[in-house]
Amino acid sequence: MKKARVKAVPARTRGKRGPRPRNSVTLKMVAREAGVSASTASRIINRTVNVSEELRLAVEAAIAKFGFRPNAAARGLALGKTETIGVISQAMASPFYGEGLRGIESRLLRGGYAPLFMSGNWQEKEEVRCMEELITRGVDGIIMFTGCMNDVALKAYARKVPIVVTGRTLRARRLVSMQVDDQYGAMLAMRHLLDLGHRRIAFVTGFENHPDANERLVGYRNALAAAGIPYDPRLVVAGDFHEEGGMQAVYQLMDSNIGFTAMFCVNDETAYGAGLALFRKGMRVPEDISVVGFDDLPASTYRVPPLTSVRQSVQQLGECAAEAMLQLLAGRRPLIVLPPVELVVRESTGRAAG
Amino acid sequence: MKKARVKAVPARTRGKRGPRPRNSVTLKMVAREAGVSASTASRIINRTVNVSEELRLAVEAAIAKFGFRPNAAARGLALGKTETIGVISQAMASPFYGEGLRGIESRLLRGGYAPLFMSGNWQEKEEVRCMEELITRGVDGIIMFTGCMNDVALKAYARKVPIVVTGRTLRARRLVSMQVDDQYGAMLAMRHLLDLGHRRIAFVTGFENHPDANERLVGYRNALAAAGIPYDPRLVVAGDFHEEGGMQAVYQLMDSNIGFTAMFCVNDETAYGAGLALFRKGMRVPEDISVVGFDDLPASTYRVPPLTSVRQSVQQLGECAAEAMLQLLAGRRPLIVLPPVELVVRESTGRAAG
DNA sequence: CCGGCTTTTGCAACCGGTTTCAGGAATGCT
DNA sequence: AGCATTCCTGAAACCGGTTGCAAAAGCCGG
Repeated sequence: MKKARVKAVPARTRGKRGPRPRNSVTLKMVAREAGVSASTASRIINRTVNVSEELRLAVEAAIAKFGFRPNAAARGLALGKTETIGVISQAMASPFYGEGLRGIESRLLRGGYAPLFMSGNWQEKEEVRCMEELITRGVDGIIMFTGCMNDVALKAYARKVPIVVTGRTLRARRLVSMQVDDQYGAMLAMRHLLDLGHRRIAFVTGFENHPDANERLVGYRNALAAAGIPYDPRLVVAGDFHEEGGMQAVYQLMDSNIGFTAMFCVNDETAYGAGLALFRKGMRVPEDISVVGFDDLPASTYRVPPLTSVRQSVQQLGECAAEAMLQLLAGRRPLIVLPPVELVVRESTGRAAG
Repeated sequence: MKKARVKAVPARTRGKRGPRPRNSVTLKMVAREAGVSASTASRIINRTVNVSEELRLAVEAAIAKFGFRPNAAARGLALGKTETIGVISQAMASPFYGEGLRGIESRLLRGGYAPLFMSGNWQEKEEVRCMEELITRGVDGIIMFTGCMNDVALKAYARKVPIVVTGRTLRARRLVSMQVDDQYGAMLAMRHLLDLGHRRIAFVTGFENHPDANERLVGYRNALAAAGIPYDPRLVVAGDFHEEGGMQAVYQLMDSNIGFTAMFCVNDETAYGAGLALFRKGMRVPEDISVVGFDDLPASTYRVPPLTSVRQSVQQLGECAAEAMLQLLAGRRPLIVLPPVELVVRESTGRAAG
């Protein structure tokens, strides 16, 4: 019969495999060296069942001799998982994300997983591209370290792959969200300024409708209300979460001649820009104007003057996200407590002038 | 015969596959939907041979209908490559590396590859771990964005996988190295300070024996020599490439009462620290002391005052490294020209005081 | 010394693609 | 029309692991 013939003379058993420069050591080679079958070798490596001591030693010796490392692609294919977690953040280069990524990496590695980072650059379309790419690559889960993709789309993806997302609150199966307490942080900052006697406090916000910015704005307003100070919308100006936005905000505030003695910035980078603009305008920090940031980036310690800021350890946030992902993958419902936000008082704030 | 029986009733054709929640669309499903064989579908997807228009359309329709995306692990296994480049850097969180990683990512993605980042944290042992991990994962190449692993070990790895390394000069097969012109950059910085009339210029270096630091020191000495100023070793103090080192260096310089009117720092982060320490000591920048950095990190534009620095676009360096890797993989001997270093004069430098 | 029970081990199927090989259809040439 | 080419397509081998099943081996009491 046809089949029999084919079986008898396998078509390509001896044929050279064209453009495939395989140079690596395979499990079969190890097994042959140790005088066992590939299955046994595999079982020894993964400790799936008991194997006689004798064979175990033989296989281990062979592994050491060849420096064998199992091929991840083959393993992934057979197991249906890759021990890899996709991480989507917005911008690698930013100190904020860098910190978080570092936290994610360290926790993930300890858990035996490797992170695969991709940047969305604040564009929903790019985030979708990243998602697709990561899913294609068969990652076991995806951590979205804040993103602008809408909730519905994100939930849809959660049906294909476990997801941990920071910076928003959202409930779904196989999806964990975690958000720092922005309102409370903003209130801490404001209370500090109010305690120092400031009454005219500006707030430099971020992009329109960015959830973090909005939450912090709510905290700002609540703090004012609690102190019995009326809310003046002219003191709230838009920024872009970066230095440039902070600078423009200061220029705008000064040009419109609205008096203020302190500024609360939506994040540290904005505060850096504000600091420079104030310097250009000849204002001293904190003698003339006090400045408070949010995030407490490592660089803030070394600003001139060192910046007072609301600390949310971004690195810890990253670690928590990774931890949540590990628990999710282990089939547990993650129970994560975020590190509390706290105010770090440095030298950019002082008593209100006059 | 035994074999015949097994063939007739395949052992596990109907058995459920235990812990394998496969949910993805496979090539076979697409092929069946389109009424062709898997081989044909594969050929259409990869454009490996001509296929009749009719079938092509049918397959494309099926792909669209199911939202099929080929499984990367299977592809990697069959092809012997993963379209993934491992990237080893030292610290994700650092602004310097963040910039470079961003450059690498953007170039790699345009070339159809994805980066797999891992951090070595300045420890040779960790770098080795990263290397092994990346090789296990079957990356097609590795970019080492500066590292402390010794040349010999690196060359050895180059025999297993193509490597691009920055921050050192090294020749080997399947290995490309690229290094910015540190000496020249340092000379630019020094010439600027000398032109402003400075004669007592301190140099804050990095870790002992770090090649970048040494090269920049050479530039420093050459510039002094060219200006006919004797080299005073007391003006050279060690740092750590970070803010803390810059601060300590200033304290050390001031405490030892060596007069100086300008400082050249081995990198921007060091300069930031120096700036803060000078501020604490009541010295004004640039009125009392001029400060120059190296790298021109984005944050330097927004320091108070904005920092004069030697620009080496780290992002472009990253892009170049990625470009070199792509060429290496394409089988070409990469010919890469690094962007030139240049001095960016801002407000941290001024004429030498009295 | 033998049957029943518990390991230990190997065979071969399988993961989801790619690619070789060969068969069949279509086309070219004499 | 007849035979050699060329083109298109599908069957099956293969990449390098994991694993269900069953045969083989080891252990036991009777």
